[in-house]
Amino acid sequence: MADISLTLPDGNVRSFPKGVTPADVAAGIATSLHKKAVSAQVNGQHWDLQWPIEDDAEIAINTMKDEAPALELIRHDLAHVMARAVQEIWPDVKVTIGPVIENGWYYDFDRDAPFTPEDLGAIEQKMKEIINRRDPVTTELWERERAIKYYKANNEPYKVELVEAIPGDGPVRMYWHGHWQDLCRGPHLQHTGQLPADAFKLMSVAGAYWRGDSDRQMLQRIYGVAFANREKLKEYLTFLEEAEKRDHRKLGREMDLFHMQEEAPGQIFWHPNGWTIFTTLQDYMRRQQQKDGYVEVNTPQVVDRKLWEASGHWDKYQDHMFIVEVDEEHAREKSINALKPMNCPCHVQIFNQGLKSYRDLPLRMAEFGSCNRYEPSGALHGIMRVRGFTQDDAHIFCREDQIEAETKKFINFLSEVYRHLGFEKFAVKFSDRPEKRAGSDDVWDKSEIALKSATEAAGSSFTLNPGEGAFYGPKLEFVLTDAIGRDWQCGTLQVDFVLPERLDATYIGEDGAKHRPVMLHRAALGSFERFIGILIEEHAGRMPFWLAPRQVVVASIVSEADDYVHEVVQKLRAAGVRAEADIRNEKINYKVREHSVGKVPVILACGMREVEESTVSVRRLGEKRTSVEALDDVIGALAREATPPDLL
RNA sequence: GCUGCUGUAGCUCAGUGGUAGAGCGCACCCUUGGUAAGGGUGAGGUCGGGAGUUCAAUCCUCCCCAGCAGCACCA
Repeated sequence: MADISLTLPDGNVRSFPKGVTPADVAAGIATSLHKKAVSAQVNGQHWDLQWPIEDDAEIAINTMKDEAPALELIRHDLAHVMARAVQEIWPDVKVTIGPVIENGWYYDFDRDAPFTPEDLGAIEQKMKEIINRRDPVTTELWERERAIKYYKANNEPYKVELVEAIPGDGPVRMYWHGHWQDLCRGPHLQHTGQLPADAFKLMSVAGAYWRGDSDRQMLQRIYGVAFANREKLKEYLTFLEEAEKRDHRKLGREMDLFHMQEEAPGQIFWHPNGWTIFTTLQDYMRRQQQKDGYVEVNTPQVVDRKLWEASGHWDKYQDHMFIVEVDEEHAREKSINALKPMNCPCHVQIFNQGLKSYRDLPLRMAEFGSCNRYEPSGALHGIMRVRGFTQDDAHIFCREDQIEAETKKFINFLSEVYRHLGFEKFAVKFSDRPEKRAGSDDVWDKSEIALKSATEAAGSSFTLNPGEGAFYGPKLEFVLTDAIGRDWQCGTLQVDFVLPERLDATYIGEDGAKHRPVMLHRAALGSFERFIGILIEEHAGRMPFWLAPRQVVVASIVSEADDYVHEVVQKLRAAGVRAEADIRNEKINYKVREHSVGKVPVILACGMREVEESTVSVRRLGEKRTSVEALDDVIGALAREATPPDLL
């Protein structure tokens, strides 16, 4: 048999028989390495120690010290071990899939009775037992007919379906952890004893649809987290605890920003503090847009269904619209309207008034559009996903050859806004044509290429989000994460050749003929509600000074200082600082604590010393240190700090 | 919408088949205190809503509503 040459990480080239496994290679280097080995990189590909190597390659043996592959293996093997534990305890449970995810894994099971928290404890115990058995992991390639027959015999219908769904007709890979079998791409560890029995934890169980399809069987998904060692796991659990304190729903209550109640699910009662953030942010956005050449408009809340039918939204989204029926006595028929779920069709109506010239393009039409959508109950989440919200929406009507420049302009616009608000980094995703869509494939080709190349030209890197575009066009999504790492789409830019057609938008070109404009849908924040939720969690309630609802509390230490406190508050307000007096009959300790909990950035304390010297004692949120400074200096400094970043 | 869990005072939570309790907050009184909780007194709840079982339901059963986690959805 011919030999192959394997290049080791140190550059040495060694010759091995064709079909050698990394396990053999490791054993050839050192027994200790073989023992410690968990997997290999073969030409950069993550490779099971048991898989044969058929050609010349570069090879490196992974041990637990190689963090990325090690974590991948730990989590993946734990998924198998968990499924095995479940079937050892409840042999009737059917297994499905169990992939690795961020921080851990999940596995979906079909079982009639729900898993209880006690069950999770039992499963965890069983997993530890299995790990201690140090069962070998073995693998074989099987012809798919054999695999299907095997799974049918074992009454595992989901596995049968999975095998049948694997493209091609080549063999499928089978794995065994001891006697327990699973269909799996691999790679896996050498034996279960390589798993850290003290560095994983089963977190929760929840429903999940088989194959992600809401028309199919609901399975039970058990989530687990796992790390390289116990300390890392502990760190992660501590992080989760800390993140819980940053939850915008909790902080919204503690900072008295807003509340929600049963009578208006998915809608927000903004309190004075929260509304201050909202309007401050809105004022800021208005200035930014004005600077970037937008015009601002406002459009109706209740609009006849005819318009939504024309735009195509009625067809696709009527179940998610708030319907308003008006039954007038003298009307020939009942009029059916919908609360505006989005602004685009209304903006086209404004565009369509009068004749537009090519000289009017690009026309950037903005609206702080109040929208209502009847979102499914399970989708609601604090103020991040609501039924009543306000978009910082705009539609740019332009020619095809202006798409690139407008895309660049918007990406720059959004980047500056995000930077001002404390987000230096954000993820960009490119979503292309969905299965259900309007418009011909030609138009989609054109839109996708236009948006993609414009984004690349703007120097933005993005990840692909296949099939996730809007029904009328591809979209760019700007994604931020909340305290516990959940992703939220905030900004967006969408290219649309479809709506202008459906709603018959035209402009007169240089040639004197009518042309279709392209419509770019865009939002930087997305919705004020969601963005404020993200802002709260990002800053853990400690908003940038210019956005803080109560920027300064002036607190008296003794009541003889009350008049002075009022004077200081008045001067701060005159200088444009949001200040409040606290002259309650309470100790300064008490006041400091209360306003610290309320995340007020600056507390100015005044006793008789300050009154006599025209000073204030300045205390910053989170600092123990205080400093006594001249009142006029403090007012000047705070006034500067209160200035929004675009006005500095 | 689906699966599971939860719903008791403004908040955090205890509790019981015989019409409810704590701490914080709130009100009033005392206290004028120098940077994260001074003391006292008091008010405050149809135990998410409806129906059923029972002599009796906040507690058991069913339906509904809302919230939480995940899934699906997100124009």
